[in-house]
Amino acid sequence: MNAAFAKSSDYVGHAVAAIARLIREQDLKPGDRLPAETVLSSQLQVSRTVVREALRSLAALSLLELGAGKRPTVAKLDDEALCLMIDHGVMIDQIDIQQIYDARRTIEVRTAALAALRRTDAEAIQIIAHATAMAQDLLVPDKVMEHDIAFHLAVARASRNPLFALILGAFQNVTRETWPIGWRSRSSDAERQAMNALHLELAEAIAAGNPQSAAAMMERHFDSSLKALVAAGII
Amino acid sequence: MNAAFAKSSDYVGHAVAAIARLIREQDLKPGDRLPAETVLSSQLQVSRTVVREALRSLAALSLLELGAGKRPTVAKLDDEALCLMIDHGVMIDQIDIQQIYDARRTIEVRTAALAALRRTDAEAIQIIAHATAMAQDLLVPDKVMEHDIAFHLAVARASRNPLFALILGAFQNVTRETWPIGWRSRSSDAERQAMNALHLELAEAIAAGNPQSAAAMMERHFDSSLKALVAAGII
DNA sequence: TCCGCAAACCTGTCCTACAGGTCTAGGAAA
DNA sequence: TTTCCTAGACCTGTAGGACAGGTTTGCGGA
Repeated sequence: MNAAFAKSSDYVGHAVAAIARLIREQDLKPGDRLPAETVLSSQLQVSRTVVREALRSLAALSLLELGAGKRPTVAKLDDEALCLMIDHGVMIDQIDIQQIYDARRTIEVRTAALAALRRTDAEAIQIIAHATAMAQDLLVPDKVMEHDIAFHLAVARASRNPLFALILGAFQNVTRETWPIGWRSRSSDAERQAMNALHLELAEAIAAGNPQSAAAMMERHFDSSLKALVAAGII
Repeated sequence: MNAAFAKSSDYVGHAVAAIARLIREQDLKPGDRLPAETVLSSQLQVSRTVVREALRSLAALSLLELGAGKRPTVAKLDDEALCLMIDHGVMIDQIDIQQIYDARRTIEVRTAALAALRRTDAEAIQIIAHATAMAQDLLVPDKVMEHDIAFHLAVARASRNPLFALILGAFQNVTRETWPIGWRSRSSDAERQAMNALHLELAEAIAAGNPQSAAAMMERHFDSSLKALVAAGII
């Protein structure tokens, strides 16, 4: 299927491809169990070692879930694997903070609009709750940060497009590292309260089902964050 | 670092975390070599089996590159791993085509604008070349498709944000499967020529360095594609 | 100083073994 | 008859040894 997994005499690569094909052809869904390692081993005509390494590869991408005593199980995607990838990309200077910021902005303006259109009432309440909590814990940066991150993820989930939630979730680690910089760059309490107020207005636009307003608010949020970072000389 | 890799007595998970930490703490860059498996094995106090499975996990995410006789080397991210993940998400109905379409639209409107601002002359020429080639091979759908995909990826690369190229690249496989549907849904040659004309106009807007126009063109492109698919009853 | 080669090094694969977790068939109890 | 429970079968996680063949390195010669 893919070049990197297809070098001739790359047994593990072939096994990965074969197992991925197996999932596809048998139309397996999350929770469904694959054949045992020894069975795969004899079916694919490779050692159990090779099968195990192939299974690990797929588990790393969270296509599979492995567990002692349990047969390999088809899994749902989650953002952990992607998170590791993004972190690595930043580490090796393949991606910089500004690029992540731009990607977030691009996507989050959309998730805000979609969330306004599609959020359930429960989601609206949750989003407002995070925005409110940010204002309440104004003196405890760690709490503000966690609510901020949770706020944005809640919006992403409310957009009803799991791709957005997946991608934005993958930025979490990076955000956790850069967030305090943004916080410190807002030197006065007034600025910090203004940021929180913006979150709350955004939450209310989403709750009110107003996509234009939600998108505009999200744009303003990113504009002001970016301005704060630039002012602090970070970007 | 991550929950899924931290279950106590999950040796492989610990090894993955330790190796990822190693890369981070030593600030290794693509091409740099890690210690040999046996060295890692004794440093981490686990068997070579465990080390190998950990290395495979990281290689699956393309954080590492493995090769017979070669020590593990730090790698650049590429879209293959992400591609497998997206394909799987579609397979298990976690993601549907429309959601991918919306993600693409959201991101590609941005890449079009950025490409107009940042493209090099060589990139502008290449983008125009793909658009031209689409029109030339109008009777050979496969060729049109490949140029279409290459066109969009070239725009993504010209945006100078590797995240966008990474994400859009991951949609390639899905696009290859759905593209022919869109093609067939444009029943007349006139419609198909109109689509190609739109690509060419977009390419020219990017070459002319006009971001507003490029973004608007990209929006029109997605609107008309979506309309064609809806008309065909696909979405 | 440069080149080439042999030895040292390293990975890919296979095998065996066993501890301990999980599942299931079938018997016991209600 | 149905439900519950358990013993045994099944399965994975980890360890360690072996060897083929690819890669790197440092030595010796030109």
